[in-house]
Amino acid sequence: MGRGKIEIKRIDNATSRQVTFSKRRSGLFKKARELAILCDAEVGLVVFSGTGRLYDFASTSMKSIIERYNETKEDPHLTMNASSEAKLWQREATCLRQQLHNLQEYHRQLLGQQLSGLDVEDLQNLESKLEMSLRNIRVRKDNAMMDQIQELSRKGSLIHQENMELHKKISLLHKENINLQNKVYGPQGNGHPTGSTIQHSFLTTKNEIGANLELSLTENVEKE
Amino acid sequence: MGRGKIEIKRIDNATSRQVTFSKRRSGLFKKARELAILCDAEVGLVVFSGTGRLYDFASTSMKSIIERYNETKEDPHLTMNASSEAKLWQREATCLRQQLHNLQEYHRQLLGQQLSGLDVEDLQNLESKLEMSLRNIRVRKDNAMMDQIQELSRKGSLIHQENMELHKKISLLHKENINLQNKVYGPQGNGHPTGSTIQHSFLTTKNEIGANLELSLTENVEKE
DNA sequence: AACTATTTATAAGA
DNA sequence: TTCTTATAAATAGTT
Repeated sequence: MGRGKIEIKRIDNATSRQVTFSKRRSGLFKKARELAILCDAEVGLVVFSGTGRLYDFASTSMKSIIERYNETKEDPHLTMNASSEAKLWQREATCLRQQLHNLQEYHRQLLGQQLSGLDVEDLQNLESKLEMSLRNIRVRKDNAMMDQIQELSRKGSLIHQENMELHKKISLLHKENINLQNKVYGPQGNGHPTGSTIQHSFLTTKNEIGANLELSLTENVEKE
Repeated sequence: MGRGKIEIKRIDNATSRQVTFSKRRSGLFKKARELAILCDAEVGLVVFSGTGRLYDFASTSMKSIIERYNETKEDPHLTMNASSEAKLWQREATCLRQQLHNLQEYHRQLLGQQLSGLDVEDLQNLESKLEMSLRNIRVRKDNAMMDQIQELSRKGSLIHQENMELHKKISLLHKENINLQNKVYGPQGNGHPTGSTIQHSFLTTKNEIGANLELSLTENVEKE
């Protein structure tokens, strides 16, 4: 089929290989097309050149040929590598979407919206469910609040105690200060007691806040 | 390329078509193989005969050729022919499953179950939502019951009225009957009034039931 | 890309 | 189907 016979093995010369590729490729595609037309066959042909370029022919569409190939080749249960798997997940998604939709509808009913279509019995059921739920939630909420109150009360009490002790220390320091002043300036000596007095006043105020906090919390507990 | 030149169009004769298919198919596959070897190309060829039989050739592996084809052909977002499509649906399913899970959790919270992990504010929100919902549901239920009550009341009233009229007719017939008996048997005549009396008694009873029904329903309305 | 000597493919017939 | 063979088609090497 040419000036000389050639051995079927890779052509070493790159240029020659490229030329032969071009010629034989067009011949191959022509024959593929002729086979499809003459014999009413479905033909798909894919060729990648050595340089990675793609050439393809499909008598119908490559997508359908590949699908048919996958369906025909191998046992059907292994063929689900592609479209079947997709369909499986699609079914799963549809099912989940339906579930979600149903739950959303019931959800809206629980929230007292979209109640049309329910009869008295349905509404009664809904009502009693919500009442039970409300009881649970209120118990839980009350417990949570009680816990919070006790915790705050405990902290307030601690702070109060701390302040009391600070208060005592201040008194002691204050007395010590006066004694020292007497020793330095004599029994009638007058130094600079201003700073000390201010500090004392500040702590007394803080102490009162602590006491108030505790009182307020205790009242709350009794209310509940 | 044979004893005579042929036109490239579908061969009508089935036998001839089959023979040609067989010959040209082997030629095509031979040339595909030669191209792959000579020119260092990746070649994939798929042929379905008119009878649905599959013939294929792949210089490497059909799987890798199809994958390379999908990657090369068209933009990547259209390449989701097979596994990509499956992955897309899988992602969709995962997302839906997550949504469903979230909704179920919230749902359980609305039903007053699984309340752990909620703080006082969450519980307060839940409580007020349920209260609002309960109000809606009760309004809806009360309306539905009112409608039912009115409908029953109306029907009861109609039956009552019907019975009254039947009662009147019975009285008339009864009187007529007595008159006729008098005419037949004379002013002191005594016939067989038993049947008539029984019928009258029966209808009176039915009438009383109707009146009771209406009374009962009216009481219900006033209770609501 | 065009040419052409040869090889190869294959249509028709057996 | 398969073989044969005349002839069309493809193409290797050349220009």
